[in-house]
Amino acid sequence: MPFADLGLSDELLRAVAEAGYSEPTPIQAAAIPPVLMMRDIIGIAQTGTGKTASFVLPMIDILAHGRTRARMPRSLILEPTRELAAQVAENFEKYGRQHKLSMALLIGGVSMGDQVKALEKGVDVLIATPGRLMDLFGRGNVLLTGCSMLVIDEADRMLDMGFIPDIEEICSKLPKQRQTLLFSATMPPPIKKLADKFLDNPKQIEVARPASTNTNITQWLVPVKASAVDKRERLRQLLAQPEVSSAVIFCNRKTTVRELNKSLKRHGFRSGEIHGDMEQPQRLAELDLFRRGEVNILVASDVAARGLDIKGVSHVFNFDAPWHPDDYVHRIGRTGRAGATGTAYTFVAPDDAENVDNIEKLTGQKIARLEAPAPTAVPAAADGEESGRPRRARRDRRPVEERAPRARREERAAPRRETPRAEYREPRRDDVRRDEAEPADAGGWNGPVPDFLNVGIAARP
DNA sequence: AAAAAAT
Repeated sequence: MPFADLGLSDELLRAVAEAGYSEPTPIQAAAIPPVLMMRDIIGIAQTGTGKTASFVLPMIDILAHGRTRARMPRSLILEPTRELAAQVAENFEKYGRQHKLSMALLIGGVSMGDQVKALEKGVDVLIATPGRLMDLFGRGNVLLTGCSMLVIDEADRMLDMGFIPDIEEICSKLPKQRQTLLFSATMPPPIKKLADKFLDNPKQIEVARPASTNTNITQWLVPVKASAVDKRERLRQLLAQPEVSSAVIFCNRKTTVRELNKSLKRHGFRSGEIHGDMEQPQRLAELDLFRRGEVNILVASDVAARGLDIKGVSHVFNFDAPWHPDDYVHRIGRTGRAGATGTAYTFVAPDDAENVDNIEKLTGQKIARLEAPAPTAVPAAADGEESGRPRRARRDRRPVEERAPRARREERAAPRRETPRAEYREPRRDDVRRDEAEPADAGGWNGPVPDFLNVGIAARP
């Protein structure tokens, strides 16, 4: 079905075409017509399915038709994180350019002055995180009585973050006569309850089973020792693969994010970082550097796990296995977006076995293990920690068939250490070499783990 | 256990 059949205005269709899209994604095709008919919607969709456009486009259409004087905001979009809110605002600008609609981005971490000014001038659309919106509301800077359209995006994340009471309070300040759209990747009972309470006869749209992972993402488990030195070494090896054009590396702790980014930079990688302890302008700046390809590696906490849409992320690394299996699905969803292929490596230290079990249970699939590289792939241990330790015999017992990444690593190991920068100098966002980069047995389950996980357990602090 | 979000 082409975009033209969804009932959007000609101006919007032009904007969509200019943005380079010709066919709607499944969620867009399913959601846009009923939204235009003013129905309430529950959208169950993973990120990366084109969800944002599925509400931004019809919202612009509705606002453009029912245009009154923009004294009071007429619609409100709630997002769990500041970056997501900013991203939706960008979408709104991209598609709404011809429509002279005004919007205000109400997020924390930046000065209130500009936001208040925009509100005083009058805007059509509010895009907000709950905290700042409540703050502005409490100060009397924003009136919600004209908001006849509400979008609650990433509802399950809002739940995780404890935003549900805020959402309820905000809902109570909106007019009862309104259209409400709720999007969520999963439907836990509290979200179902929220929907029952605030939505009217919603049409439920589901485009991907919750907790299902994208099939165009090749997933690997990478057994590692618990030591940070070991993990960083292994990470550098994997990053050196030529097909790694752009990568997001997730860590469980903000301190790990900082340390890892420092270490990567020391080793000549072009990396940046993002986590919740950074000042907001810096967070957005780092994200922007990554988007533009000025850095091709972004080390991140879970602030970046959900929803962030960055083109051409070829690889996701879980430097730490995530504690919650849901987060795994979201993290690896930063790659393989919009039909592209991607690769996700998850480091598994001995203590992570249970978390990995939970991930495999949730996704319903076993993830193949990428065995340790051959000794030749690890040129004389420069980092010290490993030197002098005898090579373990298990390395020789590996299956005979070669995996593509390892073969390349062997070829490139020596030059890489001399000129690590050379491989990371140019932004290669648009490289389309991933097809040839697929490991031969990608996706296959390698059989039972040969006790690998129990070898070399480091002492825990 | 961590991270996120208003200051």
